[in-house]
Amino acid sequence: MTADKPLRADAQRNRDLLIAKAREVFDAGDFFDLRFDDFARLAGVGTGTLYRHFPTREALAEAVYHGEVAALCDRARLLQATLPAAEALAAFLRGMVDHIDAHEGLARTLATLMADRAGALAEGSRALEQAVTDLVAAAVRDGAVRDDVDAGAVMMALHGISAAHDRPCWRAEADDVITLVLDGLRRPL
Amino acid sequence: MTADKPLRADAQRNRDLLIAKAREVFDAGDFFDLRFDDFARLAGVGTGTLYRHFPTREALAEAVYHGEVAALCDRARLLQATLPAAEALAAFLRGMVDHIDAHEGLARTLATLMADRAGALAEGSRALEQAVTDLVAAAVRDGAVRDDVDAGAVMMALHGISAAHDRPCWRAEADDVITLVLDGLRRPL
DNA sequence: TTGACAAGTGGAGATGACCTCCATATTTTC
DNA sequence: GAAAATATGGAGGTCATCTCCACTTGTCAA
Repeated sequence: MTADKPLRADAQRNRDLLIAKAREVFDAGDFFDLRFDDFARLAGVGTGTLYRHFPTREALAEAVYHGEVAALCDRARLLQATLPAAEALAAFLRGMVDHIDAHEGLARTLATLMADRAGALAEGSRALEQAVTDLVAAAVRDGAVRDDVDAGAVMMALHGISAAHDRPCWRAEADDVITLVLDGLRRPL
Repeated sequence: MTADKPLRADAQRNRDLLIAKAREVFDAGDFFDLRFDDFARLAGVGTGTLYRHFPTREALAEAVYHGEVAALCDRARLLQATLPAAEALAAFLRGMVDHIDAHEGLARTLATLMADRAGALAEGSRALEQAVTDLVAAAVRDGAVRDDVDAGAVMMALHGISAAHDRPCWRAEADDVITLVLDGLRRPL
């Protein structure tokens, strides 16, 4: 699956360039105002090149998403290594909200693009899911968190938070969801 | 906003017909394999008629969603009238999961179609939000639920549940989310 | 270096979905 | 029952998407 044949130097350069430009345009929230062909021109490549690297808008989104996930996973590992399990989990979830808040356009664009191909999202976020699962499992081992609730439920809640980015009081409600989840996790059976 | 001028009899009939057919196709999950023009033919009307009633796929989704919301709100009122507040809230949320589970294709299609125009979703689900807010408020009055968490957070969690309908263990995780929310809502000591 | 082959590029143009438009048909009104 | 108002349907224009291939660029062995 990750058996990517080594790309030729210029191809790799173009690919990176496209992803970088995509992240930029996503974050600005301008992606849907743009013809896909025009995005190619904006990135300085021909349409053929764009389509060879990313056959669809969704494929491009997936690549960007991959980068996001990798960064978040690094953060999860760092927290897990430096804090008690329960605090690490809480810090991670709170930080996730901060992150989404700071990149509203990106979050919104990714959510929109992956809405129909949610399978792709699940695919891309497998690593993130693993990170969350690890954080929860560690907290369970510490006895800080109940063991009868699947970590997948936390993923779902996060999903809801990032998918609902247009609600008027998004930030406050997102924080409340995290509060509910954390308090709900703490409560013994 | 709801100041709809009375539609001519045949127009009303066609409109209802389109919504009914849409619900059917949504639920079967076949909507995205269909050209919008072909959907018109499938429903037995011309493309012009389809476009006059519903200028976009999203507009059609919104109409279907409206019906769903109305049914759910009725259920909320019924529960609220017949059960203690906390139980009504729990029953409503659990029932919501049942409902989504029973209409997977519909939920998925609606979620996809409204992903970009989430504003429209918020618009259409105002009534649903009000119902949830009422249920929560009643439970707060009973002292069964904390008062420092906004009902919007519950909406967000529900949003996550319906948006994540492709997860392998969806049903179990959805139930867990509800558990977390309900337990989280009970006053922390 | 150089030649030769592999790999990648870009953009013109085919394709096909979306939506508009209006001559015709149906309801409603008086 | 005739005129006015309202709604219909589908032919065809428009425009974003994606394919295709003649050409350029990179790689590698000698």
